[in-house]
Amino acid sequence: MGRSPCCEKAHTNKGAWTKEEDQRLIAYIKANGEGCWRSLPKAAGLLRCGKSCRLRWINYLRPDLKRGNFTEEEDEFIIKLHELLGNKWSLIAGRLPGRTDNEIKNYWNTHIKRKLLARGVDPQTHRPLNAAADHHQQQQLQAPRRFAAAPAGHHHHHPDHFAVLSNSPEACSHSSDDEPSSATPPPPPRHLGIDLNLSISLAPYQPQDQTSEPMKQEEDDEASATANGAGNAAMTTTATTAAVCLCLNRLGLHGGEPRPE
DNA sequence: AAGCTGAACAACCGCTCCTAG
DNA sequence: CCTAGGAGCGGTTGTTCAGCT
Repeated sequence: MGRSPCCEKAHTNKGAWTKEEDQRLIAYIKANGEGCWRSLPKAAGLLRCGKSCRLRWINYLRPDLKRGNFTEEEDEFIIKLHELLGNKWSLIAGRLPGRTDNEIKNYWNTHIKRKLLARGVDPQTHRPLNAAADHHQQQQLQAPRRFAAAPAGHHHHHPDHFAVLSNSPEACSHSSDDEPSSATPPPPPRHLGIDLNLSISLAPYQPQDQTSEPMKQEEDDEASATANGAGNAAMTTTATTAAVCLCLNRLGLHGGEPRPE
């Protein structure tokens, strides 16, 4: 549906933020809280789009941000989470206290992808490169372009779809043959249908009923869970997830700690 | 020393989801 | 129930910086 632009572009600044703008934004949020982003710029005396303010705050100005290099543990944790969740950067970020989705996304694209490739692992499927390549070819043959043509907004936000992605780690690693949940370069349009089927058939993989909705549940409360690692319980479904849980526990400790750097 | 290239990161854009009216 | 507005997400682009030739 048509909609009005989020801001009056003609009257908004773009590009890098100045210190003064940062100060204004920080001061305003400290005084008034995050509230309504759309009206915030005006209220704060900023010539910025609300979206831009939100992004700036969340990715850069928030006081609880960690910043600095990622630790080896975080690397591995991100890889695991990506295997489970795909390009759900916000969900991944939700499990890494002090990290933002944008930061993780960038880090993934610049470091981890390469790291995995060096290991001979396909960053998209988390499978050995050869296997991934084979599967890719098969996919190309079986499902040529139709998924690529999927609506740009395939956005895995869809609950059902998400449940599939997040619930069964295996669903990811298996169905991953048709490409996991990831979706960076080749449009994630991932073969939804195929994915669904596979994940369903893999259901047995989830040992306990709790697992039927593990991540999904997290999805809801993860935001709060992240900070304290509460999301752990929900993730203890498989060996893989168990490993993740351990990581999370450890990472949780980093939360308030100054990073070594 | 200068130019080039690639990596890293900040920010923007377009889309979907959620929800209030 | 429908519509519109706001928020959030993921992909992409633009800019800066460091290393190399």
